[in-house]
Amino acid sequence: MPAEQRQKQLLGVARKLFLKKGYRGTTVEEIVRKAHLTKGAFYYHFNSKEDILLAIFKETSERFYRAFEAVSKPGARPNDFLMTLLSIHKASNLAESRNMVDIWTQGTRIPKIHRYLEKRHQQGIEMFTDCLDRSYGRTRKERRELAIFTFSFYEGLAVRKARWPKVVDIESQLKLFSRLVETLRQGETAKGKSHHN
Amino acid sequence: MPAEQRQKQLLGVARKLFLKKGYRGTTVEEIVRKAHLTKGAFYYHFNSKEDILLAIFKETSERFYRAFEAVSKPGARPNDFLMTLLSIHKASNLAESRNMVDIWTQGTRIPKIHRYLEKRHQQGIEMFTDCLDRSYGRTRKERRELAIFTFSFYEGLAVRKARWPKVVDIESQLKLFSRLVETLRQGETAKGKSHHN
DNA sequence: CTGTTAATACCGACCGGATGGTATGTATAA
DNA sequence: TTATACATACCATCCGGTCGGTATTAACAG
Repeated sequence: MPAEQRQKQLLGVARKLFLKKGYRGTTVEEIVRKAHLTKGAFYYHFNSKEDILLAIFKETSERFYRAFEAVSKPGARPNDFLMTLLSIHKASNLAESRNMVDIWTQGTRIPKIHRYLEKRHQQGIEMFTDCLDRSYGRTRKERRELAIFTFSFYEGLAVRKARWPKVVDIESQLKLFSRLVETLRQGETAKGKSHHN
Repeated sequence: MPAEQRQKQLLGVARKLFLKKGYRGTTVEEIVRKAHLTKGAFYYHFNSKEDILLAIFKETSERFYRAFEAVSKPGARPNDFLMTLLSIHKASNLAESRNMVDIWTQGTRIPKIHRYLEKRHQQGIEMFTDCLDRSYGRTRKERRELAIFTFSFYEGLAVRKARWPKVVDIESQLKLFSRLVETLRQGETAKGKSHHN
């Protein structure tokens, strides 16, 4: 009944429906029906359908960002970031959703949301780059390239897993990624073996 | 005026519009307007809007598949496949389109299209795996994992490039990918240096 | 304690524009 | 005359958003 609580409830319901049926595939009518309310209530709490989408994006994006901050300690490894991305991905119920990408696309079509996400994305990359252990690349440019590589791979893995769940095995892919990336390390051959685990 | 020609024309127009504005963002009315026709004509040549989407998918998918066949020679390298994927991607005008993923998602929602694409996707992976040079992995399982890795990275790269064009530099990412993957090769250290370029 | 006012939270009928699809008619060519 | 390749008008439905109204509660005045 209090506004804040209702908004959270509606956010939760909308989020579930969007993930299940996509943004356009979900009607405002459905959202309020599932929340045992009516459209009047919805438009009392939100200005538009896009508005609630933005709210959902901010929520999720913030979750990613905070988790990212937690891993961002000096000497971090690409694998740490990738695993963080994947764990948040899973915890946010994005994992089972084939519509995740659809919602993302819808989001980036809306200027306000697009700007917000771009900013967050940039911050993520820079944070990643700055914390990455020096042994993964001599120059900052090299390490930044590796950051983007990791992000790209995460995204591709997520998209592919959502689309063909049976084909992709996340665990194996993670191992392969780790194995490949670890070969980048220089001057760590001596102490390297005792370095991970 | 002849049916076959008209269908190709409509396919071309629809394809452009879908890439520009997304599937749902494009109306049948727009398609026929741009082709200087009317809806009557459209529904004479196609059964539905989904029908023309399926046709477009088959067209594109076939292009990918044939290009893949061309690269699939024994001893192939992951980089060859990745470059092929990216070149077709570009040649099919997917590169500039932020809606590519949207269309894909829309496509996989339609059972008929989903089945078709899944089959093609599987074939691609198996073909890739079978041709991959033995030095990239001892067991077939290992090489298959690498194939999926390559596919995933391609997809992630494409998605990311479409979304944040300024951030992602395809060339650098390709180089990094190549460098990483080449470290997998075993027993090629002696003659390895003269092997690529 | 009572009456008035006002803000909050919500209902439900309705609007209006968009849009996929259809039905009917028609010009042209074989 | 018959099939092809369209045009035109129209339908049915969906859906985001609006708007007038209302129940509830709280604050405050008399």
